[in-house]
Formats: sequence, C-alpha cells, structure tokens
Amino acid sequence: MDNNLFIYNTLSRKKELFVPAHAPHVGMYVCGPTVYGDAHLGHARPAITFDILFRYLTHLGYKVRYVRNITDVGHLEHDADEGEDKIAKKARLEQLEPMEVVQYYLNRYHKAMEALNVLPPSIEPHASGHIIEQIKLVEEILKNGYAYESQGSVYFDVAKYNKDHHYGKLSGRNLDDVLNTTRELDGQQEKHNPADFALWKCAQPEHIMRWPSPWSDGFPGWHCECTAMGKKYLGETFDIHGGGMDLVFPHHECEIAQSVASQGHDMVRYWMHNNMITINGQKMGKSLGNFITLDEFFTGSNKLLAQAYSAMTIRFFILQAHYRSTVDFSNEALQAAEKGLERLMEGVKNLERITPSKATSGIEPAGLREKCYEAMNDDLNTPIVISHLFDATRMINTVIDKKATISEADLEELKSVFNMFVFDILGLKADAENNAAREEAYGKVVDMLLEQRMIAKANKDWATSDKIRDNLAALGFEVKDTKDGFTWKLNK
RNA sequence: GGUUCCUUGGAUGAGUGGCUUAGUCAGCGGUCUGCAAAACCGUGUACGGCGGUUCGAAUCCGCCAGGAACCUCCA
Repeated sequence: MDNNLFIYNTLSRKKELFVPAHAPHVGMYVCGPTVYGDAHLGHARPAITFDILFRYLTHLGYKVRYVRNITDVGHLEHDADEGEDKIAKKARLEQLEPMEVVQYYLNRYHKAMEALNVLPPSIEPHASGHIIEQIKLVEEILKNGYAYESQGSVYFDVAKYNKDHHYGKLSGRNLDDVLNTTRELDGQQEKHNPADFALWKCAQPEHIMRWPSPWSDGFPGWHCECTAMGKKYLGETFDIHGGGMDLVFPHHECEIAQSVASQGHDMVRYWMHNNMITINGQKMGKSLGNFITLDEFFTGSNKLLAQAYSAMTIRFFILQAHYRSTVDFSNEALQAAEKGLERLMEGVKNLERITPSKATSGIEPAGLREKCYEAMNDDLNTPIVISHLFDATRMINTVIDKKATISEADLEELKSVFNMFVFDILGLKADAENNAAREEAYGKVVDMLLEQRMIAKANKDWATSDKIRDNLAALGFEVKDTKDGFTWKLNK
C-alpha cells in the first residue's frame, strides 16, 4: 500500500504523509448534517471534499470505513446550552414528530447527495440511536474527574482539563483567551466556568426529545455524539476526522477534550477541514440567511440564480477550487464551470471517436497519469488534476481535427487515465437525461431536418440550408457540420 | 478586542524563492468552413501598498490597508 499521499493536518498546520494506523484499513469520520432543513450549497462542500478522499483512498487500495453521522438530537439553537433543540423546534413549528422531521430532511439530503454523485458512507449513524454510548462516555469522563454534575446536567470541567492537557490545541487558542471572550449568558449559573460545555442536559418539562440517564431525563450535549460514535465504529484511535472549518472550535476542540478525558488520548490522527463557500465574500450559512439550497440550484428557483445549474456543474465548480480555499459563488463563476465541464465531457466523448494511427506525433500524451497522481497526492489538489485533464482534452481535439496522430497504446492510456480520474476519482458523470424516450423521438425529427439540409447543401441551395440551421439554432439546437455529414446537440 | 487566515490578469482559480506566474470562462486576431458554429493556433501592463532579507521574491520577514472565518448554532 505504498503511496505518497500528503494531507494537511489542522493539528500540525502542515502537510503530512498519510500513513494509516492499521493499513490496509483506514478509518474516516466526517461530521454530517443536522437534518432540520434542506441542504444548501455549503453542505455540498464537505460532502464532495470527503467523497473525493473516500474515492481516492479506495482507489489506492485501502479498505476504508467511512462514517458520516446524522445529527438528529442535541444540537441547540442560539447558544451552547440553553437554546431550543433544532429538530424539536422544527417539529413544534410544523406539528410533526421530531423523527418525522429528521426522516423528511434526511431523505431529501440523500437525494441531493445522490444527484451530486456523492457516494454513500459505509455507516451513517444517528445521534439519537447512540444515547447509551454517549451516556457511557459521560460516565467515563465523570469517573476520570473531568466533569461535574449540576442540577441534573453534566458539564465538562475545562479548567481542570486544561491543567493536565491543552484545551485549544486544534484551534490554536489558550484557555485564557477562551475565558476572556466567552460571552456570559443567562442561565449559566449551573456551570463552574463559562467555558465549560454540556455533556448531558437535563430536559425542561416541555422538551419532547428526552432519555433517561443516571443524572436526569434529558439529552446529550452536541459534542458527545461524534466522540461516542467515532469510537464505537472506528475504535479508540482512527485515521481521519473531517468537517467544515467552522467546526474547528468549539466542536472538534471539544471532541478532542472528550476523547482525552475519557480514554487518555485523542482518537484522531489527521484532522482535515474544508473551507467555506462564500456569497458576496461572506460565508453562506443558515443563520445569515444568505444560503441557496441545492434543490434551488438544480431548478434555478432562487432570485440570486440567473439559471438552473446541474448537480455536476455544482460538483465541478467545487472541485475547481482547492478544498482549503474559500470559493465564492457567482452566476458568472458557475456558468464558467458549466462550460468548462461541457468541454471536458466533450473531450471524453471524443476519445471514443478517435481512430488510432501507427505512431503518436504532434502531441505529448505521456506522463499524464503521473501528473494527475502527483496533484492528488499533494493534499487532494483537484484543480491541478482538472487542468491536466484539460491539457489532455486539447490533445484529443487536435487528433480529432486530424492535426496530430496518436498510437493505439497512447490512446488506450489516455482512455484509461480519463476513466480513472474523471469518473472514478473526481466522480463526475454525464448528466442524466430524464425523459430519454421523448428526447430520442425529437432527436429523430432533428435528424430528418438535417437530412433535408444535406440535400439542400448538395444542391448548393444555401438559403434552404441556412434556414434549417438557423431555425434549429433558434430552438436551441446547435448544428455542427463535419466532413461527411453533421452532428448536433441541444443546448439546455 | 482575542485567535486563525486571506488579498494573483476582465471573471474565476492554481502556484510559495530562480525554469514560460497553470487551467477554465470571457475578449481580441488567425486557421478551418460556401457562411457559421465547434475545434485548433496565437494573444493579456495579474501577484493589495510600503519597506527589508537575498545574487534573485508573487513566493520569506516586518509594517500598513482591505477582507474573511472562529470566539453563540453553523458544512
């Protein structure tokens, strides 16, 4: 399982050679969505980023267990410990069972992920299905003296922990900074210290989602689920933990503290974080209200959108930026991505139309595979991979134009590299046609018209010929003349 | 205010000491075509500002300006 994959570890702030603890097995945990609303463009970023990692590690021959959780309890609004549970609030507003809310949005999330060609994870555990594991985690932390009970709730004792370990090592903070900047909020008199976070919350009488525990009927703190479920499915130590950069503090910092406090050491070897998608230079997010849902992109039903964008355009758009850079949404950028993707996919199709020659001349197809691997190994540099594929696309088109030739061996190599990187690793695909049969029928009509046009052309009846072509163009059919006939395609 | 980070051509977006500063989109010129389209070829006064280190900096260091994320839930 030799490889030279370097990934950026948030913990060390450096690119590190990836060496799994138990090769060929790789354990990978990624924070999934809180399912109380439709997924938006921002949610596509980690899903696609870690989909690429999942695909690439699998491609390299690792046996990857990829866990992506579903947060369906314990995620509070407004502030860490006193707000209303997000799921419960939505349920109350829509008069549904909380689990109905969860199921509804989870189904829609899965549908969006499928459209984006994001592979399903190996395990997708729900927080609400792991209450027992979370209670056990809290008990261990209590036993080790890093937590205290207060009025039925249990809090993590950050000050105590920080005496023995460094609270803030992931986010680069020290406890004094945290203390100086933690807001004083109402109802925090239960805590010894404002920086302490809840491990278990005693439920108020009106709270629907509640479970019995040694301390009270209540629910687990948000940070517990990932620690408990990561350990359950990936063990005390696993390789990769991913998520959005906005989760570094406090969520992932607290996860580390919980792991260390319960088992004496951190679970995670490589922490990876994707950057944000911005809109007008600002983070796209639920609380800011400036988000566009994925469905809205697919249908174009949002005032900010000039048109609909296919799921593959979204995927390609995201992959054209490195995952640790912010990427700014704009119609112009998405339209550029749409055209670029079309060019690339056209190149893939053209590959099948090439007739190989005896020798390769005029182009230089060698080394493409290595260059693509090199880019992937450099912290998943997908924009560079794509640029290499575009270079190869130009070669393909040159051969198609009969301005260069390619040998059978080189052609096979190009096909192999394209299939591997475009489809298997980058996970791109041709956008599916919905009503294929109907389109086929329309296509035949277009063929018929174009046959007529061929006749007109043979008669040098340019007026008729142009009229057919122009009328088709007006309907969105783009006609291309070839040496011995024609091809056409429908634009949108 | 604290912590972390960013600022590259018309739009995006890679690159972190020297080799031609990727690629995509848009623009311009050309080849091809009956004319187009597509494709191909060519084309761009880009590295926030000011200093410093260096034989050499977009790339390292300092200061300044502007912006962002986190510090409360957020992918």
